[in-house]
Amino acid sequence: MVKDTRTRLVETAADLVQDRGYHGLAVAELLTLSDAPRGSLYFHFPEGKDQLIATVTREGVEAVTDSLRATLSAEKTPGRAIRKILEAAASALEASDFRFGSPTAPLVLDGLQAGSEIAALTGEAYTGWVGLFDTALTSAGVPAKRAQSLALIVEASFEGLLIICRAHRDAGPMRVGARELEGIVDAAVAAAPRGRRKTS
Amino acid sequence: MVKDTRTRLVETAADLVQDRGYHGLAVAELLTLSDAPRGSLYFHFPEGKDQLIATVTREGVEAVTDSLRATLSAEKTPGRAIRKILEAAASALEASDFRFGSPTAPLVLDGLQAGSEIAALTGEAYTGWVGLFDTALTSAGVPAKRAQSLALIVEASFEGLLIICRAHRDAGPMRVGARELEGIVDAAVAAAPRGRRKTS
DNA sequence: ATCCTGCTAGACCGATTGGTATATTTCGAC
DNA sequence: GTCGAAATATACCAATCGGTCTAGCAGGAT
Repeated sequence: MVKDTRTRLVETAADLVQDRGYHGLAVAELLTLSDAPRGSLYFHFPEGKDQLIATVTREGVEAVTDSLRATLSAEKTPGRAIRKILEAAASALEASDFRFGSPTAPLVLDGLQAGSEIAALTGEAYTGWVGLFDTALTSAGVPAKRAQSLALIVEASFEGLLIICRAHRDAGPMRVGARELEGIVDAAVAAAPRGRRKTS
Repeated sequence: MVKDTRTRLVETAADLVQDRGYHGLAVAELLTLSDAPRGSLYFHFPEGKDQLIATVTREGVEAVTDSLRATLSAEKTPGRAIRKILEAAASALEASDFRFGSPTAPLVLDGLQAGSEIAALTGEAYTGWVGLFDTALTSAGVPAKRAQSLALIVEASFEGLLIICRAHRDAGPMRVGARELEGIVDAAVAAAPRGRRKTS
């Protein structure tokens, strides 16, 4: 059972973007890796590379969002959820020979035109992800202002740890960071005024 | 007074790498922006683009290291130093129209060959930077293990915040993160066993 | 003056870039 | 079976990629 051409294009493009970013994705190589003819790319994505990458980014961001949301609501405390999320990322890094990474970060660092669709998508992605952590922290009783800035640090650390682990080809830092963030978040929750915790 | 060609090449290349990474730096554009003839590039950097970028990265990493070290030793507490560092980055982001960034992160996310010189440089850079924060925290009395993981989170947050701010074209998150990290670090220092603080 | 060295200048190269054009195949509706 | 749309397959394109090559300039040493 072979997936259809469009799907193959999107999935290979997602891998390539994570690994190399916008400028590093060569259309010819994409076609080879996804075993798709040139004609099919421009049939499914008439506007070419940019449209393909925008689609890939949209889907990638959504997948991350779903995954974060699932783990945040499945775990008892935000600290534990965050640790689980980072530990899962550590495993994904190892399983992918350190090609796994954020769907957005490589694009942000590729100097795309500020107004472009892809650039807009990356901005929205971070707003959404920080928002998820924020909500989880607030629900656990952390005061609004602290929840906001702590959520930002969690997301930023996650993104930064992905880079550091890639640079070292070692998922160790991600696991260390997972524990540290869990501790920080647990402390913030513990310091929260009693009786303010909302049920999820 | 015009700087010499080699200097112009390195400085323009540094800007371009920060903004667009390895694949996004086009030699022809670099030559135009630095107003240098093609021959000069290959005279000063016989191995071409890779050698140029390796040089640029080495110098960029060193500059960051010096800057971090200076601020860490100039400020009274590590928390305050970290806040200052991030606030300076926030200003740099705004002053550069959000082209300012890490000299290494774009390269890590450009899928370079694992054994290449450039890849090695990025790994060493993170080891060095995390080490600086680690030393500062340890000197302030934070126990070794905690100092290590906290230093890692500080560096990762910094790198992540640079990305988030670029994505939003807004240095706000960097300033918010600066305050949050200061709080986290101050708390860790305050919790340190008394009498263990070393003088810098 | 001449020679050498450090550097500049730019023509030129094959390979690859993203994209277009058109012919052909596939496949469901009827 | 026949028709038409959906999709595939490739040949082709100008532009740009990073890199090579050689000719010449500038300026100090002798």
